[in-house]
Amino acid sequence: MSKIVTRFPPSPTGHLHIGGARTALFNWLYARHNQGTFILRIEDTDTERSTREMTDSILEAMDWLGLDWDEGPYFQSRRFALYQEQIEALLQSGRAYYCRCTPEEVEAMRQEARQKGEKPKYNGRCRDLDLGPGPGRVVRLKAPLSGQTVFQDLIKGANAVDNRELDDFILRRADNTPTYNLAVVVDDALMGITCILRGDDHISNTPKQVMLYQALGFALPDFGHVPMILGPDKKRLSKRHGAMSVLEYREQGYLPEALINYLVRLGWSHGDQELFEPKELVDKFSLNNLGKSACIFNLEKLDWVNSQHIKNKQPAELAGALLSRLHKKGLPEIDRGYAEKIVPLLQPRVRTLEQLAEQATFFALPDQDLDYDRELLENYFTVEIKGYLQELLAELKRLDEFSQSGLEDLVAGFLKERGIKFKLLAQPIRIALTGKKASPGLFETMEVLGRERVTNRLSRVLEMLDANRISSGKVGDSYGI
RNA sequence: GUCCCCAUCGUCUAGCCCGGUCCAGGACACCGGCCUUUCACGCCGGCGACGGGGGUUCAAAUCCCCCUGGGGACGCCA
Repeated sequence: MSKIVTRFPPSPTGHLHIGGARTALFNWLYARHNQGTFILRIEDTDTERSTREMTDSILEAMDWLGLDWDEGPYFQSRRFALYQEQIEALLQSGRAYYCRCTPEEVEAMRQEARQKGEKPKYNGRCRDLDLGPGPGRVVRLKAPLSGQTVFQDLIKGANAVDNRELDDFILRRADNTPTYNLAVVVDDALMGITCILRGDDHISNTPKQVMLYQALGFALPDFGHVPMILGPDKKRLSKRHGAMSVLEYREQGYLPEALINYLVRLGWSHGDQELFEPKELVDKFSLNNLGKSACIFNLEKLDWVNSQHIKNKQPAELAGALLSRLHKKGLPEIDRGYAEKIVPLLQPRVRTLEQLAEQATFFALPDQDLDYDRELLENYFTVEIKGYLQELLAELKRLDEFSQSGLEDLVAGFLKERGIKFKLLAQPIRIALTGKKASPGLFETMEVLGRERVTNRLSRVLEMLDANRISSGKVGDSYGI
């Protein structure tokens, strides 16, 4: 088998979105799995809408996803000479011709066809006029008028279109720039692309491209049209459906491997397996397991996949992300070692890195900045509990080994001596230490916080309660900052 | 409108190619329960689908046809 060459050809008219990322992923996987070559090509023939900014954004997204390319990025805008050459060749051989019809005239033809119940198309008025170049003139392909154009689709199987359905489409615009269909075919052929995997919204212009391959005398590559990703309303994925750009997912705290995992499972499967690491995908990927039907993007499932990948990470791998997100939230710096101890407590509890940062906030906040909700204090701290906490505080200060097991032992003894249940004290302690009703396990939280924070927070709450006489039913105006 | 593509739980899917092992399996979500110091995680259980109609066959989710439904394309965008 000859070497497989795939490509991903985004147009820099927008960010890399979910659908594009999946297409890129399939091409990348197919190339990697077969030890082939993966090429990145920027399709910027639409000089009006293409921007440098979007190119950079796309490259950044590819990079973040880990979809590395072997060649490129090539820019079509720098390859115009190549396209002109091929167009000239087509003109020479009589397979293309100049057309002087205006856009308005063509539009009228389309209207007419539509009214006759036919497919809207150019009617070939200039086809046999043998026109030469001139201002405002475009170049059209002299497409076959009868017969069928057929191709074998790697995913959907045989595909045939009656040539009467197609028209003499434009190869070169009036401003002399090549159109998409011409440029892709020339590039794919010249770059030696052996397999084109793309969204199935392209399936209906594949016959046009096949005609071009034939007119140009190039060998046909394999085509594979992957089903589209739809929004929850079954419409084409768009901004209405929330985040579109891959970079927005990064922003929201998704791991690149999780996004990849989720995306690949949209249309592809490997038995009942749900979770994959990128390396594993390269190994297991095959076109045979690709589905044919469109699928709907489901954020809940992505969240779950992300949570699973978060759980499987080494804490050290997540610490950096935690640090930078905390920093972005304007929280004071904490050291890396501390962050690495916080992470494992939160790993099973978060679905995104953003949630990781949110839930880590109480760890990072200086003791005196921890805010307490007035109602929590009112509801959870009775005089009795306050008393116990005073006593516990004293013991905590004296504890030799301030570790999870040391703490557990200490508290167990404390409870036993007084004949009370842990349930009585757990929530009050939790609230005092974290300011919240939900947190990781108390003993592990205490160990990570360390003696100083634990005792500070406890005494601060006790003082606040005293100052405001909350436990006796009288309350002050504010607690904490 | 015309052409093309597609069709298993709400969603992602296994099974379909090579008909019987499928009164259809897994996952997300949802609902119960267990675990438990809270919240999660985890574990156990539940709900839930072969779009409809015709064939072919002893037998169809699996093969064929029609219908319906959904999507896409019909650009001097890509």
